[in-house]
Amino acid sequence: MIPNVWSKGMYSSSNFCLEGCTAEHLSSFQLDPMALNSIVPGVSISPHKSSDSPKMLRENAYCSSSDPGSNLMFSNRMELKSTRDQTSGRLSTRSHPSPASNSFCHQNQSLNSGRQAKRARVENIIKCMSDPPGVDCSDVMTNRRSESDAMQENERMHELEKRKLLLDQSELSGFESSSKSKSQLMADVLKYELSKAVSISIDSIFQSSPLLQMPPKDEDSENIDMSSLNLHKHPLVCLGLSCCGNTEVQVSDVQTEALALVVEKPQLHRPTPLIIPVDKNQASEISHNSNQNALKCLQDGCFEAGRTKTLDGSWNMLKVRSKVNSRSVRSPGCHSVSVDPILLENLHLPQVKIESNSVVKNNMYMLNEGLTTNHLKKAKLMFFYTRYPSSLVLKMCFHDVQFTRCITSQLIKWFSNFREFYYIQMEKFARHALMEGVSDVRSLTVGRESELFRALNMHYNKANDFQVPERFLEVAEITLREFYIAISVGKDHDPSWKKAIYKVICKLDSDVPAEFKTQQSG
DNA sequence: CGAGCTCCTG
DNA sequence: CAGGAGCTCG
Repeated sequence: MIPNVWSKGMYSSSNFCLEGCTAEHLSSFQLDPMALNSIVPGVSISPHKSSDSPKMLRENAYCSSSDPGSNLMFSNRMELKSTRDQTSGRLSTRSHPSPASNSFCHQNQSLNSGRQAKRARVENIIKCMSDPPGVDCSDVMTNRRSESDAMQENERMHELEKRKLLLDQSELSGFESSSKSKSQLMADVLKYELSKAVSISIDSIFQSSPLLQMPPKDEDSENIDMSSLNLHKHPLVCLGLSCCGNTEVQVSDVQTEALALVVEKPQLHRPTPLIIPVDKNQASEISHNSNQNALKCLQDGCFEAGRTKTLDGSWNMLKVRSKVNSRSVRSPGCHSVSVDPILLENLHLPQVKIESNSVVKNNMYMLNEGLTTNHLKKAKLMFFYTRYPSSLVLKMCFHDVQFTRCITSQLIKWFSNFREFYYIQMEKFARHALMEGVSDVRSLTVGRESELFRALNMHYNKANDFQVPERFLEVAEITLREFYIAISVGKDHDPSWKKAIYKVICKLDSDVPAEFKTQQSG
């Protein structure tokens, strides 16, 4: 039977080796158990218990040093992912199986050889991080680490920890050591930070990936494609990737994304750094992971055109805002992240707040200058009354906006787009009615339950928090019938056949309610 | 000539 | 939804 690699102890870094494994097992990664305990809160390293159930024993076998190469079974999947990403070019780090690794694998055809190779590769990675540049990392791949080696590595880690403390203290006290020794000290500490970051990032990924926590149902789980886990979408993984300084970290054959992530600009005096992706879409996605309070804050700032406000609507606005501000309204050369500052406050991401602070200020300024998603939402609701608003009406309804030629044309463009969608829907449903064999134009009606109205309402009133005026239904019905008649008599052969319809519809505009003219919409 | 509109495209 | 081309109109 193929081992169940998704069972407990395999999908969490804290489990896959820390739980049920001894410190000796940990040493095979050259990570100091003590250091791990201090790095990963809540993770405890408990000694192997002989009283464990047979099941546990079997699972523990995967991280037992007596079974070389098997204690990082998850790296099997990681390899798949890593190889895949080589073609996509998504990652800066790549898999570079060493010659030593290849020859080793070819010499042994047994199952154990594969496991040993994987174990060796993992060991190699860790060693590459802790050893000085220039050391041939492939050496360790075929040599089983001895007990004394492991102990030496532990001592080395402790020594690095001391150096780090020393560095911290020297910085705090303003002590100026020689640049050479200090840089050497920093280099060592950086490497140490790398090894810490590995455990943190892996742990973070595995803990936050629900898919990974789903127990397998059968042996086929062995063949699960790692790409389906979307690890690259992990909030940590998708952040900026680059190696620290000039220290090129050779990471071979293992899930590399998380590793590369954490080595971005290591900061000696801070916890694991997080650099927010300065991409508007990603920002939105990250915001979506935030807590409800953040959304509540947005909600409170919403334009209240109807009777109610909904969470959904608020969120929608956030997502659209980046687009609204991204074009003509925005100052040239300004690349801001359109994330609500209040939202950022509620994200509890201190580093994120720091990174985007200036950007937020900039964005706030522009929100006051240009059109916001609230304006867009308001414009859409206005469309229920007027399809062809005059400039005067626009100025009255958007009096909180400084009207420039650019703003005016953007508002006009919005309504032009609204009309476009409106007429496209009308033509579509009119043709559909003809296809269905509708012969009497009077049977064409537009009610609130009709498909046509649902489509329109979804477009202009997505949150469905606005009571669409009855008049709009009437106008929609008239428009539908106009299209139906025109098409049925073959007017649609004329390239400008819609103009006559437009001429009719533009006369059916209503007055925009006073609330639209008095309400602040930004 | 500029404003406003439609149509097409991304 | 925005940009751009092309058109109409005052």
